[in-house]
Amino acid sequence: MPATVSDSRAFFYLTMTPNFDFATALLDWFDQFGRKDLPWQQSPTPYHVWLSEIMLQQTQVSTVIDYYLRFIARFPDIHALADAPQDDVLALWSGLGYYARARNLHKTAQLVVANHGGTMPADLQQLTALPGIGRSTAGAILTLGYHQSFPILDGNVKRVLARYYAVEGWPGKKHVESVLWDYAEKLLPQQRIANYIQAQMDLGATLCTRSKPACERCPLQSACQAYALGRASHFPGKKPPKATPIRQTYWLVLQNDQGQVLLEQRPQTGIWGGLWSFPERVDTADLDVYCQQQWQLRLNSQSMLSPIQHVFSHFKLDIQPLLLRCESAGVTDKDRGNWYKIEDTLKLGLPAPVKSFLQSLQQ
DNA sequence: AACTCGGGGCT
DNA sequence: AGCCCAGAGTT
Repeated sequence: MPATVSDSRAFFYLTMTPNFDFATALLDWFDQFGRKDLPWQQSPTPYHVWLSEIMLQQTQVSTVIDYYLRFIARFPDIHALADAPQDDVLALWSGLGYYARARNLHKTAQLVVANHGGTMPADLQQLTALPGIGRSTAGAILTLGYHQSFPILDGNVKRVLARYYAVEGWPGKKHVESVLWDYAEKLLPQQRIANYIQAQMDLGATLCTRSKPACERCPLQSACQAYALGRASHFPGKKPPKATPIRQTYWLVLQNDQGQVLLEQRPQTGIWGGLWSFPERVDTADLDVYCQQQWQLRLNSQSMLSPIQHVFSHFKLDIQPLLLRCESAGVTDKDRGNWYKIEDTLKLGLPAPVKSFLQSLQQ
C-alpha cells in the first residue's frame, strides 16, 4: 500500500511526540515570554476584552493601543458608549477602517444596555446574537473576561493550528476553518483557560508569524507537524489571488469664500458607511447644474488637484479631486451636507484618504 | 505589490 | 453552505 500524507503525519506524531502536552508547553512558554502588560489586560473586564478584540480583528497591537486608550478615556464603560452619538464613535474610529465594526460596536452597546442590564452576556448564544460578535470574539470574551472554557480561532490561532497539524488549504474555506475549530476545541485545557487563550494568540503574534516563523524558539516545535515536514511557511494555505478592478470617481471639493469645505455623510452601507466625505460624481458633465440643483451653489472657478489612488482589498479607487470655489449661500440641509472649517473636520468620522487630503489642503 | 483580519450579508 | 465584501497597516 502506498504511503499517504496522513500516514507520514501519524508517523511523526507517534515517534517524535508520544505524550506531548500542547497546553502545558504553551502555558510554560507564556509564563516566561507571554505579553501581560497590554492596556486591555490590566483590568480584563468583558467590556475591555470585547472592545480590544473588535479593534484587534483588523489592526495590529501597536496601532490598536492608542485607539483603545482614547476609546476607554471617552467611553469608560458600556453605558457611555451606548449613550454617545454615532458620529462620536466613528470619529474615534476614524483611520481604523472597517467602519461597519464601529457601527456594530455602538449598536451592541445599546443592545447590552437595553436587554442585558449593561453587562456583556456570559453565554455563547447570547453573545453571538449581538452584531459584530461571532464565535471567535465570543470565545475571547468568555475566556478572557469570564474564565469560561471555549476555543477561539483568530488569525493567530489559525496559523498556529494549521502548522501544528499541517492542515492543508486556505482557512477562508469553510471546510478548512471547521477542521481548525475542531482542533482548537480538542486542545482546550481544564486549567488556566484565560492564560492559555492569551498564550495561543501571543505565540502566533510573536513566534509563529506568517513569514519567518521563529521555530527554533517555539515551545511546540517537537510536536509541530509542519516543522517536522520542514514546511512551516507552507501553512496555512494562501488565499487564491483575484484581479482587482479599478474604479474612478471625482471628489467635488466645494470651497466657499470663507475657506470652508462641503462634506456630506455617506449612506450607512457600502464603502465608508456613515463617514463624512466629499460629494462624488462619476464624470464632470454638468457640474454647474448639479451644484445648482443639489446644493443651490453657483460656481466661481474650478481646478484639478493631484489625483489620489486608494487601494481596497477588492478594487482600486482612482480619485480626481476637483477644487470648486463657490458662493457661500445654499446648503441648508444639515442632514445631508454641511460646511466645515478644515480644522473642524478632525472631529468627524473621516475615511483615511479624506483625512489625509484635508490635511494637505490645510498646508 | 502582496498579504492580513472576523463577521455580516447575499445567493 | 459557499461566496463576496470591507480599509488600512505591514512586509
